[in-house]
Amino acid sequence: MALEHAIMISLAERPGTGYELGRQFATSLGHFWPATRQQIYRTLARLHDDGLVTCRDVAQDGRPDKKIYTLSPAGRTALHTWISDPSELMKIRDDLSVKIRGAEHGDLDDLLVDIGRHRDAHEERLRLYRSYERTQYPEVAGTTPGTEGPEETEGSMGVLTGRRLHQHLVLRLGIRLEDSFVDWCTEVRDALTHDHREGQ
Amino acid sequence: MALEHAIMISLAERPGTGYELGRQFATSLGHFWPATRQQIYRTLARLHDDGLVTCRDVAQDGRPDKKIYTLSPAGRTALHTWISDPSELMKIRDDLSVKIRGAEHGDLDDLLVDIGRHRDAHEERLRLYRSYERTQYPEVAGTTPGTEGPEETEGSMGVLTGRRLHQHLVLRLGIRLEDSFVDWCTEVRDALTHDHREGQ
DNA sequence: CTATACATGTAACTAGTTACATGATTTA
DNA sequence: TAAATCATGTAACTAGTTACATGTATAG
Repeated sequence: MALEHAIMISLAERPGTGYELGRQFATSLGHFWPATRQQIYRTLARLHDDGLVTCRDVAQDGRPDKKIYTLSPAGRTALHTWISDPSELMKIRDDLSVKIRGAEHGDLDDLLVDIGRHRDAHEERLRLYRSYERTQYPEVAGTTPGTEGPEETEGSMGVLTGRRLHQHLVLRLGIRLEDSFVDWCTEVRDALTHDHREGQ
Repeated sequence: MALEHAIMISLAERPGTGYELGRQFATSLGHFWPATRQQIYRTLARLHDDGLVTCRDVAQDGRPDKKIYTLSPAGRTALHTWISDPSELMKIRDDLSVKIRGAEHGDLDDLLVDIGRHRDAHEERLRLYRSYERTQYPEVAGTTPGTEGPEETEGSMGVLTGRRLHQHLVLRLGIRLEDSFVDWCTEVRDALTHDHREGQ
């Protein structure tokens, strides 16, 4: 299970509250492991019970009290072990493909609208990820292997190191997957509209 | 929720038992919406409670009795409605990217082994999907838009229609995503080994 | 004066996973 | 004789979602 480890990674780099983790998740790692605040609070409580994080209560004036969590030595060990252990393959769970598989049992025009919605949303995410790449990793601008051009360009090799390299590599997955999805939506839309016109 | 609808789609095309659905899921739709047999049995029971499927008990000699489920008219309506309604965006949930994000807190050599495992597994899936495409949709052989060559080739347009077109389009997503994932694993491996060598 | 940010939580629910039980038939 | 196929199910558990509750401070 990756949620607890995603939290541990975050806390390993800097202690923080559940609320802060929730905000971070919404932008960075949350794209690859979505989690609500409730899930984070609950998981933090469990990690605390298990002694993998320590917790310090901080009273604030005006604002509600907060709990600052820190990764414990046991947590560091657990994280290390988890990274060495084999992990599960990514599972695809996609409503839209189920729908398309069952297109004959529904309304094609409505389905095409939905496909358009998905395409737009994934295009926007792709734009977002590319903007992250441009602004947060300007030193790799233009050198990343993409869907166009020859396969073996330089990528982030040698330009980035350590944590920033790792963050960038994860972002690269997002870009690749969103790009594929957008292309697929286009393929589906074209094929279905074509089939629709022929079938009149 | 797509599992109940995936089941309904299957039953809309031919009645069957939970066991048969489980077998089908393992090969076709299950790649895009994994489900265990237990989940399928439970969901069938709920669909039956809700009147969306009907059930006929069939005694067999030698083999255990079985329950053949059929989609009811109410089920057909529900399926139609679901296809018209907007659906959720695909959520990525990937252990490996979390691990890579936290690479600095673990052992790089072990991580590289795991990345290799993932790469091999996704490569095998990709080969499987491509073999499905070749054998089950020979009429589109060589015309599908892929990751190489110009974007706008013919694809399955005009060659396939109806259910087979829909099945093929879903397979196309599988091919695109697995292909992206394999490329990404390669990018990650190269970047991390390069960084590793430099950092000695 | 309304909405958002800050900050944590309980409760109820749905979905997904894992383990176990039963028991005949066919295949290696 | 061991394993796989057929066929269904209970039970317990983990993970994820949604709704609600509380209450101040600040920005528009």
